Amino acid sequence: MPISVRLPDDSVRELRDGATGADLAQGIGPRLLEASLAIKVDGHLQDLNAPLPDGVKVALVTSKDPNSLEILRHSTSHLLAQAVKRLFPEAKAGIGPVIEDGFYYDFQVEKFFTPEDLVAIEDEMRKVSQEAHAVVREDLGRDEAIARFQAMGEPLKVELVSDIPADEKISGYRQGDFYDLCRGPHVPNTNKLKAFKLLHVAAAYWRGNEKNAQLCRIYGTAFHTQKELDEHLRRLEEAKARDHRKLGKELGLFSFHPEAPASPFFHPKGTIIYNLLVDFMREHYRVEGYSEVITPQALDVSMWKTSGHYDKYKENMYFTEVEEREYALKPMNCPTHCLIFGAGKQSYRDLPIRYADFGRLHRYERSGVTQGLTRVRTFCQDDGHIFCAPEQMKAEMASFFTFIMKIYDTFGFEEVRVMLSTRPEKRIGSDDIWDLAENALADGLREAGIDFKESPGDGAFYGPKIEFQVLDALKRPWQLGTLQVDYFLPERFGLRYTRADNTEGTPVMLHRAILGSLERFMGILIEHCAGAFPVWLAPVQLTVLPITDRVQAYAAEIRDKAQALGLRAEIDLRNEKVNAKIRDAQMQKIPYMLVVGDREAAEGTVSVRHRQKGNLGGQSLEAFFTQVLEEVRTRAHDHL
RNA sequence: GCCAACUUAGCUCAGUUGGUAGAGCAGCUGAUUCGUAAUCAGCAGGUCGUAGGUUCGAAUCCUAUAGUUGGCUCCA
Repeated sequence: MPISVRLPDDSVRELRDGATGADLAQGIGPRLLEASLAIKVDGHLQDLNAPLPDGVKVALVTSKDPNSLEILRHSTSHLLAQAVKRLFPEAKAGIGPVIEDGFYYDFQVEKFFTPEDLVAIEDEMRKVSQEAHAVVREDLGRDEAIARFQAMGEPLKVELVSDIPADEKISGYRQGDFYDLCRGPHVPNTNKLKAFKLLHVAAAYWRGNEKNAQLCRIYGTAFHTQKELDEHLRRLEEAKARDHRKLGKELGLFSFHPEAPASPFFHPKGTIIYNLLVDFMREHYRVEGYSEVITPQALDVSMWKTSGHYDKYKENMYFTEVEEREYALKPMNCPTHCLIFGAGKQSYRDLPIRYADFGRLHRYERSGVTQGLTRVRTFCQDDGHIFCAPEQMKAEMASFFTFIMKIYDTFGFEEVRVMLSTRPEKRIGSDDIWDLAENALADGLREAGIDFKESPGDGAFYGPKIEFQVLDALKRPWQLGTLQVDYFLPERFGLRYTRADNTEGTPVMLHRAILGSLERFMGILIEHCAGAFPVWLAPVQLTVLPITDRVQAYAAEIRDKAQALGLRAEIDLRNEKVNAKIRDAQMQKIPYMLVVGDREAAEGTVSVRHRQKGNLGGQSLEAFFTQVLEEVRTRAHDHL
């Protein structure tokens, strides 16, 4: 009995019974067969060599299909495992999934792989690829699979298979001397795998559990063509060049010292940016109806017991003792804001009350988790807490959404992803209140027409949270802002307000931040703009470059005028050629360089050079200043 | 916290099997006065992360410790 399948163009093809995707591709043309990696059957990916059922819709998957890269990478991870088993037969294979931008494979080994091992493994992978092994699916019963992996000396695989219900079929793949547990699908032959690279080794806990043994993980990536691979490696280099730790040092923004691990020291230039960010937020707070407050750094532990931090957050806090009283440095501002709210009698007429706080926070982070400015032990949030009546919550959420988007837009973060993180295991309060809080956030998002994904179990101990992620110039996601609903803290601190009918109510507390932490935000911003800050944030906005000593006085006059206008201006009086001065200014990413020589001095003009646009030619001082001041006023950002 | 790697001049990095440190840039001094990404010359600069140990002798080998990096686990 022949079978028939329907192609994407709705044409129908007759095939012999038992025909595979490969047969189909061959029938259409040998070039298509060559280009095909898998096949979609009624929308589901399948191996090219699997028999096709009758009457299905099929689509051959070539490198043009977005799913094909995943298949390619998955197959490459098997190729990696095969090569490792050849060179290191004693290595026990763990798992080898596809991840964003590549894949990894975990191995249990006596001695961790070295970079030299990686080179050898990669060479072996190339060999296996050239040997052109067919990749063949071999399904087994569960017990059969356990027996096989036991015989192969793969205890980790045995463990994985043992967790699968006894009656389930186990799918696996064979390529030459290598067999692996896998759902598939895979490319039909190892010779399809040509453009790959192993990137680095790292440790990873078996099954992601800290209590388990650590395996040696090899990270790699693969692409359809060498050209795409090279392009990807180039992007990695580009990301490295933008690393905020590197740029922070080169641009003189901040430094780190062993005296205070994971705690940034902001130098004058970094402090300028830091303060400008705070000013920027303050300016919006005035419009949005926030009142700034200042609260203490060290507070009695009794307060942290009331707030629940002592129970649920203790391992992240710093403690100190004075006069036999125990204090903790604040890891968050919220309890202090509750104390301020509770200090007076509040009426419904006063609500919502919005407190903003740029207080310094300290959180003890385990030594291995800190990273540059993005994960530090002391930082400052653009923190705010809104106390409102339950019926005001929706409106507060809606106006916060507009607020946050406006801020992100200023920095050129055009794409924003939103996550809803729900109740974690470690939490305070009853489940019905959590239901209430989670629903409030989800409804708020839906009403605002904001798409979001759920992230179960990732909420704060006192409430669920909405997290706002932005994509930077290299399309990397970063978490910045947050909005959290909290019914518990107001309750625990006994906060009340008087309603219009003279009864008492408990306010709802919204925790919110937009930049997240100033430290992390600065780190992300540095990487986003590659250190070339928008003019309003640039620590030095312009530098005057006199060509000869004869025009030093004129150059100084320009610098003084710029400073009088409130611009951050410098002058380069070094005995250097103008080329050298330009080079240094470029490396410092100073937005504007004003080259002045005898000609400019005579005409009373400046020759303007922009760090990205290059030489803009002569301009009158007035025209130049007007334009730069406008750029600063509007907080313009470069479209990169 | 765990695993691995790294730590040499202000910065970026050399330093071969252990034989008492080297370059470029930056800095200082001098010469040069120059039109859009590095002018030339000279000088100065380091108890090789820290503390122990092995050795006739340690930047190099061993141990401990601190910090950083890549991951894991956690997280703004």
